[in-house]
Amino acid sequence: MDSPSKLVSPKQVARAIGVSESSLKRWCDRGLIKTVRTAGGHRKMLIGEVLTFIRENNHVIVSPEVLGLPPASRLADLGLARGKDRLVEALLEGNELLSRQIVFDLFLAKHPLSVICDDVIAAAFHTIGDKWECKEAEVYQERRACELALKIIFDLRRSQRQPAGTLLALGGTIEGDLYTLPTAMAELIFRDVGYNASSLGNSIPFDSMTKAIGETRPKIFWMSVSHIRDDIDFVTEFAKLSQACSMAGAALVVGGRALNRDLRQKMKYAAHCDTMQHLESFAKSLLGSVSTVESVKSA
Amino acid sequence: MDSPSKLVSPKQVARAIGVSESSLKRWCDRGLIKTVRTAGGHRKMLIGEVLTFIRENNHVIVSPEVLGLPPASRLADLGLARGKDRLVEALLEGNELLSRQIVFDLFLAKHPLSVICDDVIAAAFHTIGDKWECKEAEVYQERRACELALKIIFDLRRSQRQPAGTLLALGGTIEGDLYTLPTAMAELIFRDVGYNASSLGNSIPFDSMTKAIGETRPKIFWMSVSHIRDDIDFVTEFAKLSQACSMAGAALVVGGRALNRDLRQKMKYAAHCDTMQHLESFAKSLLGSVSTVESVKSA
DNA sequence: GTCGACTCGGGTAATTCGGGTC
DNA sequence: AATGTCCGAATTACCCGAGTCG
Repeated sequence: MDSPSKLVSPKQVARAIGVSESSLKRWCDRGLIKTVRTAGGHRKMLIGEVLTFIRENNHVIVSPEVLGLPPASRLADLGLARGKDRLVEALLEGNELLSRQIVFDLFLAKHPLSVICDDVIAAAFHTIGDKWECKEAEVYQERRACELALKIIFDLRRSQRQPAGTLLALGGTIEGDLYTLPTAMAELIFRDVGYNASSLGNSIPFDSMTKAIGETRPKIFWMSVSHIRDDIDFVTEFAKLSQACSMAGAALVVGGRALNRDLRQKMKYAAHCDTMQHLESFAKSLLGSVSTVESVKSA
Repeated sequence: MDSPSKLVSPKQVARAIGVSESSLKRWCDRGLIKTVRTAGGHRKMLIGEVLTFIRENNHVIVSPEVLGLPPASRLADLGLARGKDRLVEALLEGNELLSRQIVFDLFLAKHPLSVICDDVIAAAFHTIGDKWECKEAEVYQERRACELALKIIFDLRRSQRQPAGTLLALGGTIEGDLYTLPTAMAELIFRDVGYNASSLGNSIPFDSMTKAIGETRPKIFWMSVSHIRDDIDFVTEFAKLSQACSMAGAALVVGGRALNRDLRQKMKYAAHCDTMQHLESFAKSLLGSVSTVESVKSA
């Protein structure tokens, strides 16, 4: 019923953003929203395309439910800092609907995904972590918050346009590292930039990462490191992975709070990113250089 | 197996491109798709013709795998078994779109979610586990498959109606247990039955579970146990949790492959479920007894 | 021959088209 | 220039009894 690549009709979209049907049809005809036609000439739109349009044109979603989206609060953009505070509260009390609303409101207010990831979601979890240390939050609250955040990130992912490019990005966390959010966010960011990104998930042994790189030949391989079992093992294993990446022509990008300066000095990689905004910049820069190569090729 | 001269039915094609069956029949009758007729007058189309039509009309293939299915997936269990095999293949190669569509197709074919969870998703992971033991599958393939499955389960969850009831169900896995799928599926099943279920996620310490039960007062608490660090500790901690549940009036339901007979004899709980179908039955039975109470109240 | 699932054909209600006008 | 409203014609979705398929 609600399959991810669902097609929506002009009426649905018009109702969702509160404009007349004919305006929407005109926008379609002007190419502002990518549309497909049925054999009988009826317009159909992909949800991801519609959301991109809505965001780019500062529209407000009045009736999100017709698009299968969470109900928006329809309030003005509260700002990132305030959004983060409200998100902390919503996550701690396990309020899924509210959490999703907060994030989606910011998303529709044209804040870049990378900024939302850094300044809202990641920031919220820093605060939750602090509260946990001060015994103001329970473990189950933090874990439940992770579950909720993951669901929201996947929802954001759903509302992106389908990756058309053939540029593959792959990544995950090493064995023993169970932090799901960073790699889920990384996947989101890469997709936003235009990569066909797919996360391998958590706790991938180094040698299996190498196999993955050899078998899928990505342009980028990301690695989120929030926890390291043994520093020495890590460095030697990492060196092998780094080698494999350069052999396969994959750019290796690393991040995560476990990578301190000492450790980084012993590692060889294409980029180190502290935030999703860094990651986005890096991904874009690489995209630029590749696409120029491509255009030269096709010329 | 996927020869271009294979014949498909109107229903299959309609589903594949996401339009109604009658629209498709009209297009056939207008000559937009070349069709042949059986002796009894039933329309049949060549896959090649269908693909040409789709391309010429800029249609989006919503469910491509339908065109790869045998013309007759008549028997329900045959469909499920075949679905599982196809899902294994799709998951192993990391094909997200195809995996999702296989599951959604079964869902749209009105198979109960519990059956899809047991006989398709869980079964697929058993097969993948076997392949991994035989060195036919890599670790990263298994991990990536988990990521994909989780996304699909969340997608199914999205297409459920919002839980209206106030009946709370809560659950998760114990510390050290990192299997995300069982608890995600449990949440899905409880929601399907009508509970307001929310998963706490993985690796929740026993005492935090107890806190969660005390603070949220669920009617049901589920616990998926796929991995146990220490049997003795587990039994003693579990006893405390069980006590807390009965104090709070929560039904404790357990499951997971780590719970062997010996262990279960030392545990006290409301129900032990091997499958999601068991879980569903249990949830329904409890719902029945509760709802009669509710209806008496409201009367 | 039975049986369940599927399909046919036709009818109806709802939606969408394109265009014209405000 | 852009939007909202109205219109007849065309298209689509949903429904159902009878017939077909395997």
